[in-house]
Amino acid sequence: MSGRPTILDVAERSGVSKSTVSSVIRGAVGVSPASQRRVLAAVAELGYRPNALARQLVLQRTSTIGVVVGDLANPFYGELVKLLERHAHEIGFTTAVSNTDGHADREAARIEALLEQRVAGIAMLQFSGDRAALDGLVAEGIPVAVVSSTDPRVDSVGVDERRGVALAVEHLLQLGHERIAYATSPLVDGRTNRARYETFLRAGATDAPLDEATAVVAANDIVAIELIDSLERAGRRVPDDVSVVGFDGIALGALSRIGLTTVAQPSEQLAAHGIRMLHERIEGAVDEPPRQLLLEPKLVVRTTTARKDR
Amino acid sequence: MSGRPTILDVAERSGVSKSTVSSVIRGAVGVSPASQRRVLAAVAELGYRPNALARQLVLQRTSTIGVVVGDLANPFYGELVKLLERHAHEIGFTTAVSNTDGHADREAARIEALLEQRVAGIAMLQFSGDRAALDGLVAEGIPVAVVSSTDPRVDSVGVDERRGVALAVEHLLQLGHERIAYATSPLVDGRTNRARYETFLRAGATDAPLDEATAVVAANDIVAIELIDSLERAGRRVPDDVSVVGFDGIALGALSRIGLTTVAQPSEQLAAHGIRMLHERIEGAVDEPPRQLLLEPKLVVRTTTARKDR
DNA sequence: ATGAAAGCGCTAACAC
DNA sequence: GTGTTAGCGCTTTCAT
Repeated sequence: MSGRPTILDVAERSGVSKSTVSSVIRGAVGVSPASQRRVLAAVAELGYRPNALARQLVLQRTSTIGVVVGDLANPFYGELVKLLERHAHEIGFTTAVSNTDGHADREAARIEALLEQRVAGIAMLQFSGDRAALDGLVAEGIPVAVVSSTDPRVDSVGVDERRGVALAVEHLLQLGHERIAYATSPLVDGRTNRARYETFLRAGATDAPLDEATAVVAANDIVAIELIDSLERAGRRVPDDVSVVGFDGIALGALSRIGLTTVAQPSEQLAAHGIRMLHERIEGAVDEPPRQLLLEPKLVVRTTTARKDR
Repeated sequence: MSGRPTILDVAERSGVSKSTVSSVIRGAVGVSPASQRRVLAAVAELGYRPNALARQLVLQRTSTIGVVVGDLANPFYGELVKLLERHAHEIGFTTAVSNTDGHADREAARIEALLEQRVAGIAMLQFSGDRAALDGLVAEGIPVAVVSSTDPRVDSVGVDERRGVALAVEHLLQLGHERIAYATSPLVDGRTNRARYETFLRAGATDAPLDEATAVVAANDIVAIELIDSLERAGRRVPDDVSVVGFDGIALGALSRIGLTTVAQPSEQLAAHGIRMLHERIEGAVDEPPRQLLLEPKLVVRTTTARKDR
């Protein structure tokens, strides 16, 4: 026995066959207490650790979930991934994380790698510009769950975008703002962006160029915070000269120095439902068409928004 | 052929043996252009995708790197993990991320799971209180690299803690501060914390209780930012009444509203060296005792520190 | 209750 | 240059 001990080493050591060892390790029934004891002893003595690779190869299914995220450095996604990992671990799954930086080619490469690893399913948090990648996954029947965004082709759990943007616009309208701008960045998921922008227009906002606006709705908190920074560096005060509302609800936004008014997403629930849905698909427990879960966003009013010309 | 096509299906389809197929897929030399062409055609037609599980089982080594992090929601680590994933992907490795929230039991459970998956190596970014886990890994000969911290038992790349803290304390001393406090949180790696605190004392700081201090050195930027927040909510102004310096250099600290004076770590280099060292161990390219790489931290002076009693 | 044997998809000698 | 074969470590019938 060179290298790590295998199930065969345990079998020899305990004087039973490897199938018996396999049974006790898997906790199968129908093993005499005597062999059970001896096997367990041998496992401990040898420091045996089951080889998940071999197990998954014969079982034809792995216990790893792929997580595809656009920008892990954005604390909203950092936290979301952290929560996803926690929930995945709870049901016995390992998490393979891929960061795409919003590039379609990287996204494709990462997904291909995950597929070669035969991940049991994939949680997509942000997409690159084109969503072609999803078609491939759907065509191959890979369980996929979109988390914190939505897509009709697969299970998804997100916040009601329209409701969220409407909340932001209404808030601004009530404060007397008329010229409102929409600010985004390349790192924001394409579809999410489009949905938010459309609703932005429908909600009654009169789309204004950034330099003429008295208020702006940002695609996410990071964009909002950076916008405030550049606005202020350019001499425009927030919220006195211009109001800003973000989207996501990152923890840092609550700092009194930032005081970001924002539309908050319930990350914990997003993660919990995302993993649950994915798990159900993986287990084949549900056979329905794609399920869309829309959670309620919440407007958190702080100090980056104020009445116009106060 | 039910389910995904295997190397055998490709072999049949192209009229060669599976070893030939294996050769062209691995890009081995000594395959006639003719078979090469036919195999490639079959691969495309069948939509064949190599099974990494099978490959890794026979090769006795995987191409996945485990990343153990304390708090992925902390943007410093979010970014670091993102960079590690990028570098790992560049050398053909997949990344399995585990978040421990600083709990020793979770850390142990995550590491155990990674080991069952037979990860090729592990990058540890933060430790729980006890560092017992590392001993196990070292004993088993698992390649490990500690990133953004240090540990004499394994390869590690971090910033010179003493130098960093000294930089912070000197800065404060020069500004006329005498009563300086050290602030930390449970999420900060134990050893890191200890090292920083010791140096803090040696650097000439007269350790003062938080409510008597005119300046404070925080264990990391998040602690610093939250501290500033609670200080200001309690009516103490920063930097007028109390100066604060952080550690890490997260992007958000540069916002003019925060303007955090901090000791910055070079994340990109940390990630690059971390993966490189780990890779070298995995490949068995280096057989030396643990290597300790100490990078230079950089004091970034912004607006949370000021002369005492100005 | 337990063991023997086949095989998951692949690589790597080793023959031809 | 190409095919045959023997495993990698495990699960799972199927006998006994």
